[in-house]
Amino acid sequence: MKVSKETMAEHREKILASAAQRFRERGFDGIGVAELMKEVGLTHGGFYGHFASKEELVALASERAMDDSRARWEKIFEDSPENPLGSLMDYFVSRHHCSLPGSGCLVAAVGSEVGRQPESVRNAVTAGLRKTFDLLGKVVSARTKESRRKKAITAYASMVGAVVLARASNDPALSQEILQAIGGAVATDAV
Amino acid sequence: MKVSKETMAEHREKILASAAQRFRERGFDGIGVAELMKEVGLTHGGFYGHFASKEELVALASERAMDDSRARWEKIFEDSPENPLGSLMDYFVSRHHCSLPGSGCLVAAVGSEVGRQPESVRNAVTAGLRKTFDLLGKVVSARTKESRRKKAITAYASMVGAVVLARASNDPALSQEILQAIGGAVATDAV
DNA sequence: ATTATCTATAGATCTATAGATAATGC
DNA sequence: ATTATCTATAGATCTATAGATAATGC
Repeated sequence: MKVSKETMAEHREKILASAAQRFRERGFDGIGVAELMKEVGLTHGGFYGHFASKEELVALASERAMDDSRARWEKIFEDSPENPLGSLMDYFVSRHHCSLPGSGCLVAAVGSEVGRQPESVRNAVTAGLRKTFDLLGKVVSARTKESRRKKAITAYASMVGAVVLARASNDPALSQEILQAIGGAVATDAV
Repeated sequence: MKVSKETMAEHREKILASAAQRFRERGFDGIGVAELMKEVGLTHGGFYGHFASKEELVALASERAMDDSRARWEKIFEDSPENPLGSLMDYFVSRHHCSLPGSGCLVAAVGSEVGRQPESVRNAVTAGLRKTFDLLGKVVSARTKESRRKKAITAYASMVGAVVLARASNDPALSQEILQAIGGAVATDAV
């Protein structure tokens, strides 16, 4: 039943990737260790050879999800250097993003649960927020460094709020109206 | 063990009020029927004489929480007719609100869980969102009805996003920076 | 020999129900 | 007589651990 070091590393990666997706889809308590391990073809007892606890997995999967999101943002910025923030908004504040929480922004997906998580999880998310603000601060347009940072934080908060509201609504027309309102606000530089 | 109709109605109100608070503090799955009933001095078996299921309680408690919040907003608007949106922002995007989720905005507290709830809960929250946008649309300043509605939605999304991010961060300085960024943005009419 | 995984289980939750109890309200 | 509440329990989760198994890697 033992596998090679290489295979074990692959197992660990699969658990992390599956967790990062499922936690965003269902919340941190929405999937258990047993079901996660079953998804990657292992039994739940083996989980504790990879991670000390579910809490550790939640922290590492949150970090992973936020790292992946930022990597995607950087590609969007590279692909449209003439309007990076607008292109990010188009991608972020969209029906497509709203319909696929498992591969989208962790904060939009489980943001309101984070404050109730253990410190290890909040540490990971707080570090991710910092990196997100730093990255966004490089692409927003404003005169001073301070105003760029303020604009980066405001833009991210608006985007996250818009996706949270659009996903909470079960009326597609209202959800669409919310997304378009925030999308329009950034187009006129009013965020 | 039976109580009067009046007392039973009081019990129902206490369960609802306690649920509306605890769900916002701990999430919809953060408190169970047994603990809720214990808090109001009853045993958990009696719960099902008041509500058909926990799902029904979640829907009714969500509606109650949003109704209470809007009532509070209306008082804020009445108290400062010269700058209603600014006064709401001062109240909403604050450390005080962030530290008391149990009596604050339901959407900021459990927003990212709503999309994963049963339709009855999403119906209640969607109706609450509509009423919130209608109320906010009356106090924001803009030329056309359409622009007022857009501004109402954008302002609410920004406020919710700011509180979600500030609560997710476990660094008080970063949380404060987030709140001030959104507060400053509305002061300059940039939200 | 070491160890990654599996099987089985402990102990703590959770929602919901059945039947008993005792106070209200006709 | 009706019924709001209580007691007890069913059945399904959940995290975590102990000990067995079998393949890796010295």
